[in-house]
Amino acid sequence: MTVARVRSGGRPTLEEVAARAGVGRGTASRVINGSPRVSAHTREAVEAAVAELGYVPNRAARALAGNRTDAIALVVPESESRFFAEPYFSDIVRGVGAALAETDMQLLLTLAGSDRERRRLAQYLTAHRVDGVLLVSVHADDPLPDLLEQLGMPAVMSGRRSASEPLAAVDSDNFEGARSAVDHLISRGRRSIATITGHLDVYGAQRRLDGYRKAVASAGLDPDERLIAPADFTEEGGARAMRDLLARRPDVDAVFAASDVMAAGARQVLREEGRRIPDDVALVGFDDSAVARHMDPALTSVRQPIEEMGREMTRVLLQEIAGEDLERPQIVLPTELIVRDSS
Amino acid sequence: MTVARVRSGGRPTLEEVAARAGVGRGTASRVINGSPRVSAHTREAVEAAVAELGYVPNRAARALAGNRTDAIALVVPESESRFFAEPYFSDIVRGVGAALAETDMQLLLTLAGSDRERRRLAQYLTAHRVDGVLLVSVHADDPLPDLLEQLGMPAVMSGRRSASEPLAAVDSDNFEGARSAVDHLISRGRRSIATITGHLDVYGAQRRLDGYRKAVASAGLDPDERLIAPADFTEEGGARAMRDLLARRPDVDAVFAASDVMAAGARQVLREEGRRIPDDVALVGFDDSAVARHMDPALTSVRQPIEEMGREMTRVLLQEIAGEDLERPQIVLPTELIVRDSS
DNA sequence: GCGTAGAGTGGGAGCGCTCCCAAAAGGTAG
DNA sequence: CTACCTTTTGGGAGCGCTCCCACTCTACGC
Repeated sequence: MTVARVRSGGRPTLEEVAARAGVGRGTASRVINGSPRVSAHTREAVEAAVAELGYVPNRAARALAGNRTDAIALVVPESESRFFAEPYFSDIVRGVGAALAETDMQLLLTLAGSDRERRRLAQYLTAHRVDGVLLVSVHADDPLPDLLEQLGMPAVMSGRRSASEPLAAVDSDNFEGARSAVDHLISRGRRSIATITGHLDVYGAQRRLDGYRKAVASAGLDPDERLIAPADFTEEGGARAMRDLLARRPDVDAVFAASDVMAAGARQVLREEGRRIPDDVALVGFDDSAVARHMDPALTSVRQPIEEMGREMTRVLLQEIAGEDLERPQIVLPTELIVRDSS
Repeated sequence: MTVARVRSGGRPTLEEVAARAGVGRGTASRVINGSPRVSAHTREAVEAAVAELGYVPNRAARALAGNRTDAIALVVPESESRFFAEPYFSDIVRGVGAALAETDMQLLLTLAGSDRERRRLAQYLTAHRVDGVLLVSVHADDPLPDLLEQLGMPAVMSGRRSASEPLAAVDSDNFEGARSAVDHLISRGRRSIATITGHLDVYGAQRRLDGYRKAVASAGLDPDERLIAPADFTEEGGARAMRDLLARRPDVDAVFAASDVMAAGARQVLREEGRRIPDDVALVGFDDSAVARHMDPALTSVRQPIEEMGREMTRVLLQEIAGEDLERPQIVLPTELIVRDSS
């Protein structure tokens, strides 16, 4: 892997490569950057010199001269523990990494939780330290998307804040995911199907509720509002919601929770109340996280294609950076229902 | 053409800041970089100009001129799913981010799983694209640590490969963690305590086994080798090991698994065999992951201070970059036993 | 009063690249 | 063979910063 090279001074420069190939600096640069305006003969000579010297372009010099950085930032709201929970973060990163592997773009990780960090972030972007931005888990009142739009900075977000975004967005199909989960419960013969929702100012949570409603309506079931319990994506919230549901509608025979963690909370309450899962009450979650796989009984859950979302976001961002203007694509990726013992 | 540039758009430069403050470029630079050789009066003038113009230094120019990048790389072996599993990855990142928040260092995320990527990585490092490297989850036969040592690149690893490393390393106290877990089982009156180990060519796994042995010996218990079942950190491996244990020593009344995931596999088998947890067999895991919290019964587990490890690694790396030579500190952070229902 | 040591300051000389213009080389038609 | 295009090529001019040398200006000693 490492060629022992006796060089007088540090890393070779473009100038040295050019000299070795017997061409000018400009020509060498053209070859390195794949310009077509170079004769085949010259190209070969330069490529040989590059190989012999083990030349690697200096990023800083390139960035300074070319006014670009060959780097994108992944902005992570560290305050939001939900995002950091398995499997979201690692899967997104994996997808982004996969999409970036083909290019020589660098991935900058930016934790922007506190105000202080958001201020720093704004500076980063303004100072053009990156060519593009990947925004994940954006809050409804997050100013960042608009700021980026204003600055004309290429950016893609995952998880929309509303139906119409100023930025390109990649999301999973929350509506269909929820609907498929409830359809599944219906096909199992359940009739009194409740749902535990997430914060409804999160667009995805709203869409999951919409999907639930749609499935219930399509099946001609009773659309009782008492079967809808709002919660906040936490385990405690899920437990509380489950208690409310049991109090209001003791005949409930199935629950669709908008996250696995809330389902875990619900399961706890159901068990305390002596309801068997799935015999008395069937339970379905959302996310297909480790929690679902290791719950007892194993939890049926809606899987989101997180890694693919990361890949897709990156793909769109790279296109935007390349200047292929695709006026804010809003991409929606399909979910998959993973059926386990709880339903 | 020597006409002073009148820049209407774009970011302000140092030159412009200097002009505005009525000083030379060199002096302005000194203020920006906190040099003490500037009079208070001048400093104030420059700082005012910086504030008025909203000046942010250009990283590329700084890197090019100063021969440093103000960036460190976090090298992640993406192939190893164990690392990507919760909570390791996100917690490390959180810790690193926290330590970096004080500085204006950037964090570069590098997925180096495949050979192709490792080659690229070597180039990155050789081309001095970063000032330092954070290495996590290093394999026993990983060449990277030695390569970095050779190149004289500041680097810190988490999780050692052996007792003596060429690089600074930060690790959790696997030995004491394991010992405390087994001590706990002993204090609960267990006498036939088995262990399910991870791959023993992983240093941490070996240390956990050592801790187990030490605790067993200290308590004067029977050090039966049949109570030691080697596995591989996977759920299936844990299940297989548990089956072996039950076959060899049906009287086993406690199991210390070297990871929560393996404990989950063991739990499955115990349940199948009709052994109650913790009544018949007490179970303890390692990692304190989501799996542990959501297992039924909730799993007693050894918590590693992952986030703190990330913070500590970064702290050490920054010192190394700053040139404070602390000859390869080997830092070991304490673990904590989280007692739950399974023991 | 003259010298001398700092402290404080200005700006030239790059860092290694891309951009772009002008010159050289090669082709073609008349 | 000449005029005129069309590639192909070389290299100057920066990009915005840090480093460092030389210079100015003070304060102090004798």
